[in-house]
Amino acid sequence: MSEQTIPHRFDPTDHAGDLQKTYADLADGESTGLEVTVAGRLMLKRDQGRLVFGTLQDATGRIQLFAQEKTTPEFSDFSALHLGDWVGVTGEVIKTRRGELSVRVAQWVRLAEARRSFPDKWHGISDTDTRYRQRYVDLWVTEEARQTFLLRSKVMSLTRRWLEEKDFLEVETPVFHPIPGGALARPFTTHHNALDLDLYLRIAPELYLKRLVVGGFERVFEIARVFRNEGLSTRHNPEFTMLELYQAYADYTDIMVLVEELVAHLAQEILGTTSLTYDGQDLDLSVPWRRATMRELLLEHAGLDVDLDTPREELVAMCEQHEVPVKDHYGPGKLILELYEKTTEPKLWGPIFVTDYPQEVSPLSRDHRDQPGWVERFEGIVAGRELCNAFSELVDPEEQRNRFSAQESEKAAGDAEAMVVDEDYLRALDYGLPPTGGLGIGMDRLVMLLADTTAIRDVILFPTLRPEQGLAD
RNA sequence: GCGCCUCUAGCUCAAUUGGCAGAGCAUCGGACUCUUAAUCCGCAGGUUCUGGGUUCAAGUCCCAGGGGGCGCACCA
Repeated sequence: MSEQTIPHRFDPTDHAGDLQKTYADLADGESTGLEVTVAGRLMLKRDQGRLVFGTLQDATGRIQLFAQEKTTPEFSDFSALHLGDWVGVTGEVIKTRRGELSVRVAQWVRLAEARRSFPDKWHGISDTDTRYRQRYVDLWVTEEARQTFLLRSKVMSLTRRWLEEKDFLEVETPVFHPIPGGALARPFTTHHNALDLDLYLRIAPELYLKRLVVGGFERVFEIARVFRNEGLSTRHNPEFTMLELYQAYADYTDIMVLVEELVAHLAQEILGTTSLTYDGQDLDLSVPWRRATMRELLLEHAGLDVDLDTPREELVAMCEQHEVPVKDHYGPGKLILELYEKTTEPKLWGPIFVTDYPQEVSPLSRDHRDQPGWVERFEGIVAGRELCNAFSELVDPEEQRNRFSAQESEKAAGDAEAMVVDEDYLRALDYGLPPTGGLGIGMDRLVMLLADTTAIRDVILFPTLRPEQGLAD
């Protein structure tokens, strides 16, 4: 084809999806008399000699291009376009005799050349590696991928709006942390040259957000990219997105209501219902969700009647019976949590709030108001997956210091994920944190739930992969 | 990190027991004025992931390495 200059800008007047909606009822063979300009990628081409049909796809959908030799300038160049080329087209909106809404090409310009040939126009890409590495191609040829990411965008947008309507303030806190905190996880490390300072990528924004409540922002939230130096799986990516929010004067029961209402709202807005299926199983998200304590569920699903004063030998025996590995420094709380995770959690489908965790395994949660040794904490299990973690926040600086100290002991005992003392956070608590409810939701998993996909990589545009070998040559 | 599976043309896939590496789409050349994955004719396209080994002969069998997937473990 002849040399064509690619313009520096272009002005489409319409999108394919809108035109399809507007002219759905146009009769076969009719013309609208309306001239439009559309732009997008040429996905299909049907060359008839003196007549060429193309299928143009833009951000909203597809529309046919109808080019005739006698009315389309540089017709032979048009018919020589490659699949995958970007074009801008001006012409009248018509419906062909065979009933396909089309733009009759009166002017056109190539907006980009596809120098690499597009994947098979029927089969697309089936190799997941290629789909994740070359998402820019995947989004064109895999409609479900497109839909999933549009859904993700809606989830984020609706969540923001919903929280803002409830007077939550969106904030941004540091990604670089001098002390990793707010969760039990192994951090990534990095280094700032000018300060000659080792820094950690955040594993959670929690401690900074609670500082803001101390600072008087009564309701704050952050949609935070967090980083954990752990394994990859269908449910784990080293960087993922967590919604954390803190609400002054609230406790964990308020947060349960907030979670179930938010998730039900998102399902209703996006899917039009709170009754959905996930991975082939029914899931009813309508409120209220069941609440049950960890102890109740251990009894219900595993027949284990345990408490913090159960003799250690008995707890250890139960662990051995259920093939739970036991370490010497595990206290009763840790043993009970391990038993729960091994025997009970896998049986939960939900939605359900599992409430009241052992204090021993919850260094940032407030003591239960009438269950000594337990804390006011819950996890939401939805579709068999842990969706969120929340608690009445620990507000007492003395008690918080004790919890940090216990974590230091864990660290000394070899737990790489244990927390370290954050003196500035303790100083903030010294200034007074009011009663506060806090929440963390894994947004990637929430999107997976609503998109009915079982792989986290299907909801992350560019998931973490090994760098490709031999690409630069 | 461990176990199982997988890797063939740009894409989707074949190749019998170990016996000449093939097709469709895309690309390239040609025909065609209402197609819908258009159709038809023709050309070209390969380090069968890499490196070893067994064999007269390896895409196929064996060993090592690499990429990917799934499961386990850690975790959200």
